[in-house]
Amino acid sequence: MPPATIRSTAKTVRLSRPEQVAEAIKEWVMEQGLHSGDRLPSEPEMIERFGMSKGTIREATRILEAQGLVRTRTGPGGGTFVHQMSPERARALLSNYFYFRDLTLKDIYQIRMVLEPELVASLAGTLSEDELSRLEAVMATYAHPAATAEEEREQHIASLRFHGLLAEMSDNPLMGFIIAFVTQTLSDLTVYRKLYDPPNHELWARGKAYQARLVEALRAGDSAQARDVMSLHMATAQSLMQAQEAEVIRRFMT
Amino acid sequence: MPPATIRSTAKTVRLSRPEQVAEAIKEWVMEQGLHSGDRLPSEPEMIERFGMSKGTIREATRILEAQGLVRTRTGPGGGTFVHQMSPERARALLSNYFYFRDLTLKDIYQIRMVLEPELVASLAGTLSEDELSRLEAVMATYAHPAATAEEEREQHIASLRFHGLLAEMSDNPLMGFIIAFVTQTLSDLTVYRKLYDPPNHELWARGKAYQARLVEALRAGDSAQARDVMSLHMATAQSLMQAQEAEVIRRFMT
DNA sequence: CCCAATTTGTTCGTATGTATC
DNA sequence: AGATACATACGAACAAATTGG
Repeated sequence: MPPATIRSTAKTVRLSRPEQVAEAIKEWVMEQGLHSGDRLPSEPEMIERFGMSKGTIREATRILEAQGLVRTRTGPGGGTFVHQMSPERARALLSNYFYFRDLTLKDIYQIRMVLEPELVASLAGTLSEDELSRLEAVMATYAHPAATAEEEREQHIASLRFHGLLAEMSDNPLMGFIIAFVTQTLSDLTVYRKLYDPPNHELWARGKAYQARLVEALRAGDSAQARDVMSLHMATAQSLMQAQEAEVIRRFMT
Repeated sequence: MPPATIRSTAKTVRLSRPEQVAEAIKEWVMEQGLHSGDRLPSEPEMIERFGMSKGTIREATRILEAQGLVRTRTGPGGGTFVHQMSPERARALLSNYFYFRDLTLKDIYQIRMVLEPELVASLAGTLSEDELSRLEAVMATYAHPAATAEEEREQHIASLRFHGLLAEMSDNPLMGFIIAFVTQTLSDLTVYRKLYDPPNHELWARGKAYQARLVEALRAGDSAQARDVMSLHMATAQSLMQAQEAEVIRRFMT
């Protein structure tokens, strides 16, 4: 029997047996058109079907589980089940990719600058009063200036949470995911590089004002206004964040 | 010993032991600041360090491998190594997320419409003659109208490959990844739904013309022109693709 | 070309944990 | 509470791949 291979972009890669089995199971699931919650064959059945040992089957299951495709439960009625990946898990898997590629504020804001105005333009007039008040509830958490550095950090994260919330409200799953991911990445970067540290009163005040005007435009269903306000919000946030970054670097150097 | 838990957004999740071990290894790698290519402890060392059986350690390794974080090699000098995930792998992992969330042409083009013009605007004047001719080489593969449905499909994919190539040339890794992913998703969708089937001469002719003008603008370093051409390209592509979609649905219904 | 050393890869038997009825 | 059905975990042995002599 020739070694199983898969044609990738350039060279042939030899797959280990658990990987082969995981691939085979994945294809089988797609062929069967199984949906989230559907049960896969039990371990003994898999062992028989693939002619592999328990250990190998288990490793294959771990692979699928790590990719967020299945979940396992013990006990009677338990087994391995097709699973719909959560957005959180998808974001976590993708951040692994960017772990070694260090993103800059410029990279992040180049995306935000064009995507977020588009998002709110399509959101205007479609949000329920409940959704709008959830946005306002987040804004309320940074209604007053922070007293401590700790609080400063929390407010910074909360103001990004505002954008993550907007992203979740999109009826475009692609748009929603991308913006939520970018927002989270920015949040992680801010915390990691302590970009909240020299408290930036201007960033706080202007951001708050823009967000208030934005919610107003969303409630009024004024799409053009929402887009414009978000554009201004992003532009000022970018320049203030980059100034902040320069300040942190300056303080680090001296 | 209490079961190990992790606080997530809502409820506590019980982690299996291999998952715990995988998490522990991941954290250890980050703490040590290991880079791509660095070697992790061998299986026997892991067994001792975590006090777990070989099978459990191996399952943990499979989890990290499935997430694209490590690779393993057999033989002397072999072992488990920190690995920098390839863009292809990252895209594959992310497509799993969108497998159950069916994206529409509208969703995809809403993103392309704003991101791709921004991409080419920042690319104008930065590309080498070599890169420009690689773009032209792709364009050459669909210089003549397709004769068969097979060829039609190949040309459709190649014209999306043109955009994937542009994405790879971005010096913004986030922008590059997102556009490459969206492009590939559109390519998969086109093939899966056979959107190339009733040959669309207008889509082919106009797309080709726009791409030629685009390369010209990129070579001239005319950023504004590149942005405008891409905007027009995206707008016409969207409307023609959606007409195509309607046609395919119509033919399917009758 | 083969052989030996090293390291991961695979198997099988057994025992344990866990959830359902 | 006890039986059942399922995944989970362990340990020892063996197999395969890779490197260097």
